[in-house]
Amino acid sequence: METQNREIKEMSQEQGDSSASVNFIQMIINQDLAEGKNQGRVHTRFPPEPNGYLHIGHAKSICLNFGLAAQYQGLCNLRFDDTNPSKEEVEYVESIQNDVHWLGFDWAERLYYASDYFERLYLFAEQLIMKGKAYVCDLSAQEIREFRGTLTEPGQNSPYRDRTVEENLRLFREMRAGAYDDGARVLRGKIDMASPNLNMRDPVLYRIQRATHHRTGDDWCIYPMYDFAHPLSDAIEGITHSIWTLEFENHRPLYDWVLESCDINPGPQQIEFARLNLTYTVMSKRKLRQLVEDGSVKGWDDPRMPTISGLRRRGYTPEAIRDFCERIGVAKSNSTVDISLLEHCIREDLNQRAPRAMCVLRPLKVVLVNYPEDQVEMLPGEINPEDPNMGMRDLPFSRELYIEQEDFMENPPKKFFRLSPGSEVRLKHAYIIKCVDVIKDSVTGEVTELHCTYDLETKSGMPSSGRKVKGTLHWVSAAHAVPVEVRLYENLFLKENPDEDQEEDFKVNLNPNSLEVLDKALIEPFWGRAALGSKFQFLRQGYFCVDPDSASGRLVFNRVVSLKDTWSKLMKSK
RNA sequence: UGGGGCGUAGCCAAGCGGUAAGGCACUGGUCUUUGGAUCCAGCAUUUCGUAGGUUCGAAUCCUGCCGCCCCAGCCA
Repeated sequence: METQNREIKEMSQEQGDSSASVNFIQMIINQDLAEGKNQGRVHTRFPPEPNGYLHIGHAKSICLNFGLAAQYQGLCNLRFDDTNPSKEEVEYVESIQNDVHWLGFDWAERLYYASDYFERLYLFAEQLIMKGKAYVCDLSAQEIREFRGTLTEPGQNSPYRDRTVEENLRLFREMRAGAYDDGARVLRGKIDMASPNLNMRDPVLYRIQRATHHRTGDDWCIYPMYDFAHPLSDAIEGITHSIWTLEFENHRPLYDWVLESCDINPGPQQIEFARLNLTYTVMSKRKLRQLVEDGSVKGWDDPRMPTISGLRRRGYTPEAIRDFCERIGVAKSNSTVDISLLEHCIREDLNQRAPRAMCVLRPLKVVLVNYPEDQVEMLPGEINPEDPNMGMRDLPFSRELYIEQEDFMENPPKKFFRLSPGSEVRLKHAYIIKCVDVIKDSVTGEVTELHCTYDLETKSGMPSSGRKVKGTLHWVSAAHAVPVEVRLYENLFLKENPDEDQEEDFKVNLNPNSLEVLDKALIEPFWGRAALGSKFQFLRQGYFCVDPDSASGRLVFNRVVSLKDTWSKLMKSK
């Protein structure tokens, strides 16, 4: 037996099985399959409440649920957990579907709503009453809280706990019929007021709430609670593995109680994993909503937001997000993943796929004093060196150019491989130039223009172009470049964990420089009409994406992420 | 002071009684007309929260202790 195991291990190692490490949920499923549970089926679901926009934490759950289904040739449903009409809106159900699709997952025809089950759920509740497992309670919310006891003291039974089945049934039907005011009565499970698990102290199953539901309108004035609706919705859909986040672990006994009490056996199995946290951002819907509502960001899809729509607008790709979700793993320990892993994933993806462009963010004029006045050369440059199939584009080159302000220093420190008086650099895809004169504003002393000479012999691609210089700069031709707006983003928060100090308002840690707008940037003309959403690598700078705001005519670019930059790191460490 | 979870490098995370995978980050070096990418190397020298115990052998089993997270909504 042991030898066999070892052989299996060695075999999978020899095959270089990259998915060799199996997470604890896959372990459970493997075991279930081995035992023949669920007739070998794997059926999961992603069950958001439509009360906000999805964020990267939801992406983890989506990838997990849809991913497991795919891996085991099973199914995954999309189900809206819409049991609280006062918080839910169609706007959200639409954005959620859009985001899940965009991430690359498909629920086919299995789009469900808990509200579709309201009638069946109601019937289950009546059954519970008839079995003496549920009762109508007239205690106020306040009283229920008081009767519940505390973490260390048991609760007390409600005085309404022993109503007869007949009375309970009558009352519950009257609740449904609208005979009582909101909050006047609730239906409760009759479990155990002394349970150490507070969720088991006669939990509320139904409440009266007169609110127009986004799907059922005013058909109902009683709504099931999550703890009642969720296990039954799972059961109705034939879910085998109901995967939730850790904070629902304490609800599992109740989940199982509901199923058992409704004679559903075997029922779905609830499994809990740790939700995702990311450094330098917040993930709770409440806090994200606050940022939107008080104008700290421009909307749910602000490129600084960790929402799916924000990441999409920023320029993240579904591939990168899926890759990220795979790399972070699935476990039960609360963890905070370093944002640099997410950044790594998008760099890796875009490096392979994004066309290269030269774009000068903060222009500094360069005049090539020995270049003919009216001459324009078209110089070829590869669109993506990682993928020769993407071909070439032409770059106009002329006497007057712009380079990046920070690529010139009058008194450079050691190891500054860029332009300075008397030094030489190569202009990418073009010539080696040498700085011969520095023109300054007579009043401010600010450098306004550089005079350089170019070396005709060093034209890119020519046999004599082999001369080496330390630095290579990006540039644009003054007469040909297209003005664009560039938006640079940094982390939304200055602190790694903005939630850390519960006492202080998390917003004191907002990064005042999370957005910087550059309105004088110039891009090479070849990309001057780039399409909305298209992504580029701006040479030596980072990856950029065309923002929807470009619709007005002028191109607006979002910086997705900068390139790794050992130079600035070196400078900072000094 | 009740109950439920979790503790493996700076951050994730494998490991399931046979002698610490992998990724990110970081550090060197190679290469380079992107200070990018690539490639190579280094990165827990009895160490897995901690103290004991069982065992020929423990991150893995047992016991105590410590730390962190969740639960007292008619939210999900």
